[in-house]
Amino acid sequence: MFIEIRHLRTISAIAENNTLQQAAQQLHLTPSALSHQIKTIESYFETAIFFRQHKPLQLTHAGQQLLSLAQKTLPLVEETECELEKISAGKTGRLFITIECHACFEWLLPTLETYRQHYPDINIDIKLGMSFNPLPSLSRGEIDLIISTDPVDKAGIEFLPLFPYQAMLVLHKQHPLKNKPFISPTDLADQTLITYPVERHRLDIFKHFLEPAHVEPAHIRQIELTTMILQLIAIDQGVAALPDWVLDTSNNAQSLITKPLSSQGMHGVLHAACRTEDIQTPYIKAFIDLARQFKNR
Amino acid sequence: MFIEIRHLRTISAIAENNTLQQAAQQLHLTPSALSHQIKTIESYFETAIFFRQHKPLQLTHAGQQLLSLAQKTLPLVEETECELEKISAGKTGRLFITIECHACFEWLLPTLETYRQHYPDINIDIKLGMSFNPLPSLSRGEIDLIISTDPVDKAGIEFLPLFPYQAMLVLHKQHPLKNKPFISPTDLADQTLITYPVERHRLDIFKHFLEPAHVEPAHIRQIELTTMILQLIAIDQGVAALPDWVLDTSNNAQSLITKPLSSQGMHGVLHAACRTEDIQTPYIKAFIDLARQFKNR
DNA sequence: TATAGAATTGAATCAATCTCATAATTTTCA
DNA sequence: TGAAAATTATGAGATTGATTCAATTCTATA
Repeated sequence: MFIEIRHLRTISAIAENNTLQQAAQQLHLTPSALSHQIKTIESYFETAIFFRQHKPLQLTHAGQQLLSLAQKTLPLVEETECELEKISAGKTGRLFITIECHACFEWLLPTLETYRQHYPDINIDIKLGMSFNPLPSLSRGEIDLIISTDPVDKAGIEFLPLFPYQAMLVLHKQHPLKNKPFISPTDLADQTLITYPVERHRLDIFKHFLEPAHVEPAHIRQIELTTMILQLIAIDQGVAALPDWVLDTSNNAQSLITKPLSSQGMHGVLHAACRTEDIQTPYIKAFIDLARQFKNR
Repeated sequence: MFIEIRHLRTISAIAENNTLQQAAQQLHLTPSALSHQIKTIESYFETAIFFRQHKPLQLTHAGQQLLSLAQKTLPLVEETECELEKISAGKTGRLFITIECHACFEWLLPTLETYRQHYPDINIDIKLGMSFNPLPSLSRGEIDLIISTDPVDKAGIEFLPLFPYQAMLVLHKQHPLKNKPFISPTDLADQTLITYPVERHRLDIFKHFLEPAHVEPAHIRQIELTTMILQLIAIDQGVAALPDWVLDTSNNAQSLITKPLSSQGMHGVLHAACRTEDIQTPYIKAFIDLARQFKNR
């Protein structure tokens, strides 16, 4: 490979302007520089690029090949450079988000809808991250953001708090437990518990509530969709532990009530994890800011 | 424009090899050189191209844009460079020929047929050059060869003799002039003369034969195609002055005879004109050599 | 945590590209 | 056709830019 973009620009400019002088002006170079450039290519390939002894500099067949290459290549290069500048300015980019809990869809989707209006050129994708450890993917650049409930200390990764939440037991408004001020583990021993279809140790209700008390619910139903879970509760087919934000966006709210889990309640803070270098990236920052506003809309 | 082909090669090599070391080896450079290159781009566009903190170097979104550009561009560049090398080696090229007389088709087409077998990658085109002066076009590089009967002295242009020819009057074998040893201008005063449809001063029969003697033929018919002219003569509808090679390739030869024009005959030498720098170009040379063999096949 | 492998950095070297001045063309106009 | 003007080519020097080397920092693996 000998030809460089620079050469193509030169050939293109000469072909456009017909004289070295004007071409040089366009490229902010001296005619001499262009002459040298052409000569370099010509002596490298041992073939003429221009017919010299004539006023309007004419391309030889070889020159036309180069011009044709320039015409195909230069626009692509220009396009890419524009794209890079956009990326650099934070106007465009990629936002691949991994969420670690199904319930996050409930606030994430409406948030992204707003986000898209402000950043239409960002390439957004959402992955569910239950079955793999998303942190290495984040470092490797395969994804750009993880929505997570437990911050981890890892070099190059930043966990930014989004908003606090409380895990609540959702039940039908006529449910026998309706008058309890809060739910104890034993209250669930004779209940049907509806959960997302993931491993137990990934569910806080088991890990931090039932298992410490050695309580097992009477039945477990696994349901993928949050709305479906709420529908089932609305017809009193079971109870479920869900973050409080889910109820904020639900249509079934009128037939449902929520109760804190334990006397103190199960509290947490939702975090977004991103690469340290991305904290300042405008479109990442903007997403995080928007997410933080979710609770106080 | 900042990006150069060199950069694209580097990015492409790194993406292929996953480590700077191997990429550097492939490019016959040191890892340091590549690192510097990447850094230069990154600081120019103020955006990262690779995620560093990880073993297999991963492209950022910006890096992927550049890789995509490389994948589109590099093959094109490579292709063009191959093409240039071919042009330089004389394996491929352009041979745009302008002929100044219709009759030249009769030897040119069979010659080109042979030529094409030896030089299949040469882009051949034939133009008729009656209506314009082809010499400036030759200098300008619009055409590459002129077939001409009268050499001109012009800087940068070379006239190479191909073969001698004689202009003959072609007539039906039972024609009243059949027994004359040669034709005089006055012999044509009561004849129908068939010519190509071009201006009189471009026809030797007028310029060098009839006009000096102030003779005008009884009728003139203008016919474009040589075979058509011969057909007409074969049914005794007129006579025509044609170069001797035409009869060599004609099917109507058995019913036609030819007579010299004037006692000495009208002799000429067919020439090929090309740019001085092209004389040594293999595929041009080869064409001229082949043309020279036409008469002694 | 130590170590090996890999990437980065800065300084020095080397190579290239450009500019300037001048020469050689070519074009234009008388 | 010849002379002046404009354009292009050339060569040397200067400048810029790219590469290497050596040292350092970093990452990954045992």
